[in-house]
Amino acid sequence: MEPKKPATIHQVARLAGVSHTTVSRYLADADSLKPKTRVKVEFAVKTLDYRPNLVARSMRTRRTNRLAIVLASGPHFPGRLLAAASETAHKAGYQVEVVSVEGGPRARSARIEDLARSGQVEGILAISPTGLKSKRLRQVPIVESETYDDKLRGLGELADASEVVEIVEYLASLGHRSFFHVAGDQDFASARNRKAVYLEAIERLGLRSVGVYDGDWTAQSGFDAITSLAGDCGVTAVVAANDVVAMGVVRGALSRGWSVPGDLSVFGWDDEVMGEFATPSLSTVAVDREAQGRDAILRLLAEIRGEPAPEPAARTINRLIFRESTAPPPA
Amino acid sequence: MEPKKPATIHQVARLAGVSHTTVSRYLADADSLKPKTRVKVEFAVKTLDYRPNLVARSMRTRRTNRLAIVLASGPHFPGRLLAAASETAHKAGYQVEVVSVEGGPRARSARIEDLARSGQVEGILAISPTGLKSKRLRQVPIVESETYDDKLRGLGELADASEVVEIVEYLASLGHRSFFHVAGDQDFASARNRKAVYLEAIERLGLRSVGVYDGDWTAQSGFDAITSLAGDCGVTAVVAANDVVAMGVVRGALSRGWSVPGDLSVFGWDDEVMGEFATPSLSTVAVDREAQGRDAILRLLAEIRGEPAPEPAARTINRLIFRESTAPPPA
DNA sequence: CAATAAAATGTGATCGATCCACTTCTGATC
DNA sequence: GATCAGAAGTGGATCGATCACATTTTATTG
Repeated sequence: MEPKKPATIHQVARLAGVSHTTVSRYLADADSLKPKTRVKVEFAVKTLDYRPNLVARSMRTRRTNRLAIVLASGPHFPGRLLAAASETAHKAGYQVEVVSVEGGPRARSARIEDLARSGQVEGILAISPTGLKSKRLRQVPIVESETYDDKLRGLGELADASEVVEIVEYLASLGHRSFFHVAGDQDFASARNRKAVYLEAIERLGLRSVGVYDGDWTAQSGFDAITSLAGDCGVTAVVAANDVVAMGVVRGALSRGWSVPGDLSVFGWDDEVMGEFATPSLSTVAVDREAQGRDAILRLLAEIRGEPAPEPAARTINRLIFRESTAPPPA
Repeated sequence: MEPKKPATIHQVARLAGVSHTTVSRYLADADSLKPKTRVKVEFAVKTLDYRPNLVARSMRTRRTNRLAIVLASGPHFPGRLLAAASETAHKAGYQVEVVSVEGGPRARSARIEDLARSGQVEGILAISPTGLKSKRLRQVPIVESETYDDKLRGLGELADASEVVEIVEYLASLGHRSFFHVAGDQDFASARNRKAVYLEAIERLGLRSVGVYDGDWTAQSGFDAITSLAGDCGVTAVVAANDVVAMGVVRGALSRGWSVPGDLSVFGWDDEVMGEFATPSLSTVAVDREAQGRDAILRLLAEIRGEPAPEPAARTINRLIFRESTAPPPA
């Protein structure tokens, strides 16, 4: 085992019998070299196991090749999205710094601002509300994964909640007339949108909403929501903010003696594995988190390069999945 | 909006009327300055909103202040652990690069090796099996979160599975005699350990195991495991690798007409929220993932500094939680 | 108050790459 | 063989910090 220091560009140049500039050129664009020189340099690079010192490079070029992904610590950790985002970034030659931020919106936007100022990252992807108005701070572009997609598609703010309409329509087609919505944390655009679309759909279809419960994405909030309802409110269908909440709703319903889906239908969101195997299995919306992560990063990279926003490669299709937790209302 | 370039140490020095070295000293240890100079420098730093260029610093000091956390893409994303780890690292002045690796053990260890050689990170935390023998590569310490804890405590390899004994004992105390284990992916030490401890406990307590199913941490594997059993095998208690698997086991049992816990008791692991609200709610093992993440990083930092391994601050206590999915066996 | 040690500050080299402005070499073309 | 373009070399500046060492200022002491 040899602790020997990594080779520098000069050592490579010496071994190859060329100047360090040529090696630098080789690094930038190997094809610009004469074949004979290229072979020499290649050989030297291999022999010395040379790897350019990225720190030195960054110093000179003022490019760090690093992105930051900011996420809020909270009940749902966006693992799939994060993994896909990080992989996409790596493929594009970027490294990914993950920053998990505790605390409220204030702390979050302060941390993001700090990150932008640090000069350490070329772009920031926020998987959580940022509380920032501008999408660029000190030259550093910021993409908020939650909201960009809709604006991009030109579908307006509410696009990502459009499935709520399908859910309500589906439930109505089963015969449901009295609905209830357990919303997610209203700091999140997605939660606000779903709530708005829910109300709008109910209104438009001439249905009845017994109310909206402002939850926080937790199962407990789902449980509390359903158990707080009056016994005679007549609700037969619940649109939950996500599967975890839906699970709480189901449990709460059972605890008051309501069967699911016999007395109450429950619709979730996210297609979580445990929801699929739960009893009753949850009707839900399958979301392509990987595509979201990929697209968010691609969008950020475009932003960095000053290119126009790319069309999402795989247009995210949120598919409704119908399972045991939804059925016609009781007669 | 001014795109103006960030201030350098020289500009600060000039404004403060001192040399750049003095400013550098101020950065390193403000107290080593004469109060009067310190005030001058302080003022200049504030006025120019100066932030040291970390790239330049790294270049000179040859320290990057960066750690890498490697995780395998797979069915369970270690979100809580990752968040806690990343936060702990930040508090210690380190930045965290998250690398999510696709592919098998081979690809994984290759990627880790690459990372170590890159000189970009000072240490690596692997939240997944590495397939590496040495715990140090090219001077870069590597901590495998999965296994270090046990060795550290001097409790042997199997410590993290010790709760399996408690589970089996508890189930036995309820009257169970015929057990079944659905194991996790055997690439993981934790899965191997739980399996080994399960077998050992069954043996020692004079109980009967109708078999072990080598699963892969997924709900489907739990479902398959239980539905693949012979109808007359007589099993009454299942120890599942984790809650997701347990969920699959429960569902599979119901699908064959076995009630849980009436005919079959099922024990999970991880205390996932959805398991708490499922019907039946899952008996499980509450694991302090945050503490694991923290401890792993602290251990890595000690390794980097060449200090002895720290005693885990909050000794991880894995607490058994008894819920509806376990009960005495049928009479 | 001069001598001297200690503390504070300044000077210039250094890390390893890229970039720049030239000059020199090579080989194809007319 | 003169011309010319592209490839390669030369030598050094540059990025913005830290650090080893030299020098100045301050405090201490007889």
